[in-house]
Amino acid sequence: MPINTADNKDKSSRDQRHQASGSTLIDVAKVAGVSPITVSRALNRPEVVSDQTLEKVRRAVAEVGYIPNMLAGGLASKQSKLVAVFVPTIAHSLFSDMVQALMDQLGEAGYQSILGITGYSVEKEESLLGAILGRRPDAIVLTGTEHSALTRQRLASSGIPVVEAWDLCDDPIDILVGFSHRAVGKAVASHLLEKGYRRFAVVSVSDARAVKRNEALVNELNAQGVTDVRQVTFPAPATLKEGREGLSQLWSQEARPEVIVCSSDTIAQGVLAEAAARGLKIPEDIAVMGFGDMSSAAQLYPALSSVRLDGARVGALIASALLQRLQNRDDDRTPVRIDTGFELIDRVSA
Amino acid sequence: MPINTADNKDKSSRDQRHQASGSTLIDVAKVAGVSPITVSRALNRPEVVSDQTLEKVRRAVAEVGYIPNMLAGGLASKQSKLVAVFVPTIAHSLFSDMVQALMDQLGEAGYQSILGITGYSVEKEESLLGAILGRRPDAIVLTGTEHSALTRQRLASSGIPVVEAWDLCDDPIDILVGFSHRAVGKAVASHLLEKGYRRFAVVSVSDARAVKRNEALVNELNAQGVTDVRQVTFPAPATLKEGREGLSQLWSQEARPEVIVCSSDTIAQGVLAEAAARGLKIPEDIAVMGFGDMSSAAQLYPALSSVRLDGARVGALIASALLQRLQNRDDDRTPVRIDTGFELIDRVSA
DNA sequence: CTGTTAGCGCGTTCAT
DNA sequence: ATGAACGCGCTAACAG
Repeated sequence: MPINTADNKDKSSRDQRHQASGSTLIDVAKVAGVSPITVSRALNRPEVVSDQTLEKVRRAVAEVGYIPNMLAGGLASKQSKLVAVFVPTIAHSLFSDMVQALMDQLGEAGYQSILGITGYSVEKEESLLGAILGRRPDAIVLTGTEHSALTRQRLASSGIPVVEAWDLCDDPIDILVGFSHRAVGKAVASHLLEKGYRRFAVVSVSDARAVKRNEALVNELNAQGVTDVRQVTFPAPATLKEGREGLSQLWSQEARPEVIVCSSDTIAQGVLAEAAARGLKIPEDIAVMGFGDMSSAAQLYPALSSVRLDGARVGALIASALLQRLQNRDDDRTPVRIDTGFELIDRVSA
Repeated sequence: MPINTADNKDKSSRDQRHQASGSTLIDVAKVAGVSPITVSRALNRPEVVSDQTLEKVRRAVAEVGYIPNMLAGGLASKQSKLVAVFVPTIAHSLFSDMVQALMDQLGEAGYQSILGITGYSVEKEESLLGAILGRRPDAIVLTGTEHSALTRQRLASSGIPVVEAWDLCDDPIDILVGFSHRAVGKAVASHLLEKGYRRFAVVSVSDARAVKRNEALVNELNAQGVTDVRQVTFPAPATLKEGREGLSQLWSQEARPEVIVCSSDTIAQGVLAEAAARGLKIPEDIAVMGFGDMSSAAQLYPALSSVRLDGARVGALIASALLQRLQNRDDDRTPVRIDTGFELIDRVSA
């Protein structure tokens, strides 16, 4: 209960709280001696405001510590400047790299991101989408091309740009940025056959994209006369444990494989750990084909083979495709389909 | 260009678009045959609405595919249901685990999170905060206790709950959830001295909290008569490269250490990788003290020592502290200070 | 280049 | 238990 409560009509009235969340556009306008809309324009489209008033507004903004209310702004303009990003997890460097790169690029363009972690579940994706759609994001980035019917319907009726990442398909919702998992499977098969391997095994998670790769791998192997590929599959998400367990299972059987194809970097690291524990040499005793980001494992196992993916690059590609769509005034529904490709390497180097 | 464009005045008019982003509370109200405010209540406080109307509203919501506009809701209620979370990176399992756990728990309580990745920079933190404050988050979670003056000022004037995580200090902004890094440094020193080590080295990033630990470590060592602790420091964020380089530098000098204290799990893994490359045995040739989440490295090196931290647990603790504050109608500014503690372990097991 | 008017979609009063 | 009026803070559309 301050005593000095009487109205202070001095023009400066520097007694006021200067609360960030307290001051509005109108406060700024009063201090600057212009109308509210002019302040709005000075902030959002400086080029259409004279330098004089621009300066006055700048000063006023600083003086009252004004922070624009994006809820109000978004409501009025129907532009939330928000992008929703859905990934299965951020515990894999592939996805965390992608998320960081994506957020970074979008951030520079004035967009913020809101993350949805789906845990490889389309149900979780659906429920998260329901919640996040309430924020009226300007765009949505999804992982994979498998989604629930409701998800697809909501996405369609939302009318905003949608990116499906990390896979390719024939009936994308909108923008597609990924690579062919079947091509990966086939390439891995050919590559390893060429190196002379004949006894194959797969340790995999049951993730949809991993399944695609495995199928293509086995198909190609079969086509080349190699049958009887042993597969050990675990429910996603995988940890090192699954990799260790996978190798253990394979090793306890009679016909031991010469090479193990792993569905993820984490699985591969588990396999490598178990191999180390058993004193197995890579690749003499057992060759390992990793997938994703094997850079750290490669420090320990120079002879590691891998399908190398660059999460940060994918994030950057998504960002640029999205921004182009977002910034194009014309509502061009130009179909976008980017094949990010993949690298097949024998000697992974950091 | 559908032919049936003529106005369909039938009460059902099931021809309409049913656009998620198109339908509003009013549309739902019309279909349900109640007033807009009743729909609002049915959605937000079902307990004050009769079961009959509740059911009518439910049906109407489903029929038009209504998704509440949280921008409008937030503007009117001054509750964004948003929590801003700032971390240096999500490429470390410590932080990604924390973020996932935190988002999860907050999500169950109806809060969504918006992530800010600061890259260990208070400047970046400041600029991100400026942008995110515009969304009027209901709470903010920060990493560490070092912030720019402007950040502090904005935080204070925003008047919302603020959590500082991963550290303790004497003048917290608001809620504090962390542990004493000096205590860690001292404990590590005592522990290793007790095990008989005398020649110490440190490989570290220049992160503020790491510096605290190093200082405390060296102080304690000095106090116990161990001087001349060699330190190799790199700018954050660290990768495996820094760890490898660290060991290389230390090994090229004459007085080689018996034990290396690492400032992060990533650094430690780099050191271990370089040790492996040089054929050094852990801990016979060189003992390693890790920090953070060494669970995967421990698969390869059972004799690894480590300060173990549980990111998911920290995330959960933050969430519950925050939710308590957020849900308490009374504006209790009860100071909260949680010491999460840490574990010092010799044999890290997955 | 600047101002005026009129909402954006919802929740908070109050009333009934 | 339900409804009517008003305003949250901002920007779109027109003016001038």
